[in-house]
Amino acid sequence: MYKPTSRTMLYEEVINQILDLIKKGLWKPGEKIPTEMELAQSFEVSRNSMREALKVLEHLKIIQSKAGKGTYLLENSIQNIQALELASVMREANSLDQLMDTRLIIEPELTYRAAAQASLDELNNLEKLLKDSIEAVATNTYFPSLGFSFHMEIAKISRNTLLYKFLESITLELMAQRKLLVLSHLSKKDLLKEIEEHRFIFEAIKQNNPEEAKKRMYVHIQNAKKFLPVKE
Amino acid sequence: MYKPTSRTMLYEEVINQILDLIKKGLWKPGEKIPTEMELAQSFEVSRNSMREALKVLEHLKIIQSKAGKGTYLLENSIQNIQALELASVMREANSLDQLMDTRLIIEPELTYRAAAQASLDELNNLEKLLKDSIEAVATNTYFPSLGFSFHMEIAKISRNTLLYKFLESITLELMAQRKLLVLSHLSKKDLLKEIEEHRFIFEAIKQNNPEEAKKRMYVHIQNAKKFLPVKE
DNA sequence: AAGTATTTGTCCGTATGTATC
DNA sequence: GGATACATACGGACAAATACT
Repeated sequence: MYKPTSRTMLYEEVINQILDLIKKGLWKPGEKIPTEMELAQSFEVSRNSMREALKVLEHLKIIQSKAGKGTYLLENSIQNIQALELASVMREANSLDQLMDTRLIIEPELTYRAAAQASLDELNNLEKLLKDSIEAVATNTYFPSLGFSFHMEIAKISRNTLLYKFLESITLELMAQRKLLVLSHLSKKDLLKEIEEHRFIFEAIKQNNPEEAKKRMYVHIQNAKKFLPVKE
Repeated sequence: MYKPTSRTMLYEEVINQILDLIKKGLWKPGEKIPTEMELAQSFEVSRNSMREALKVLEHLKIIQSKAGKGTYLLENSIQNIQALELASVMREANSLDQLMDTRLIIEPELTYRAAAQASLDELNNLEKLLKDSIEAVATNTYFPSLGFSFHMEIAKISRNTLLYKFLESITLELMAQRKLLVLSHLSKKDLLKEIEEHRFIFEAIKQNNPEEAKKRMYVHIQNAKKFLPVKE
């Protein structure tokens, strides 16, 4: 027999109940909600515990408290609850499969846009990253984040900050999971092949050829998938 | 002269400082951090304010407190900080332009996958949504979220939960902004045209034609962009 | 204009439960 | 079991900001 990890703490309970109230529409955006004392009484907790819950919701931009006035639901509380749930999905250990499939959908398109609009400065940055990678492999100081930074630089050039941030989250998650993977000890030969593919993509971007750049990125990510553990 | 919007509250200050400590690597994942009392003293705040900050970080899955033991940084605190920043980017009023461009990148691919793997049940659900829309237009009870639900249903069929949630966030943001837009008072003729495009997409999915379904979704979103206010 | 009530911000003290040795 | 360290939770108090009269 084992304990259920410990009973949920009071403030977490309160948070969930309040989120439910908002999602069910009983409390509406912009409205004033009861005072700390009233809430504490109806939830049957102390004012301190109530405040812990309220401060969490305030930090999440769902409510806002003002001294002397009271506490109000923010106008976009619903969207912020949604953003919260997105972060939570992002947190839940995603399957490698789904993470890579998502990259396969996003990155080729970002590469297309990058190739269409890269400035000279941006091209130089990309090229420098390439050179750094080659040098790092030669001196055995290569580490995975170097490869990722090439991908992120392309995403940056695409100038879609939303997808940039989204891809950044995916990348970090992959790097965290990568520790356990074959990927971490690729042979020098495999690394060079990967970098060669990077150069191939870079060339298409440099030549202002979006269609070709997009295709090459697609193939590149497909190839990377081969190094992942097989599904059973 | 004006007030600086009100001085930042203590617990927010503390949160930011702690996040910095983690990002700078002074506190490492898995490590134990000082006790509430010690922290309160070094940040020069009361234990209550300290707890408010800690509870926020705990809810964000960055730290975890255990009675009798102490407070620890979670192993994946870094990724969770990242997920947090994603939520924050999502929250910041995104330009319509970027939101729609992101849909243009994601949705055609999701539609491709939906067409490739939709079950009979899933097809029936989609068809029902279509019929509901047509009826709603006929009886003048159509509202924008009906149109969005068709798109979300397709995303669901794609079975990429990560992109599904991401798209859901985008959709909510768009609906929030839509209130101010021309879109809200489309003519009946325009609405019927939109629904006709939905049917067109649906047919391709039903016929198991991923390439065609993808193309039609792309065109559909492109058309929707025409109703947006022009950039200056 | 002044004073009072309301509400959040902040702090303190204390009792209880839980884990460690 | 007993002692210690720590988080959990409660209640009381006063300050600061705002609203009301």
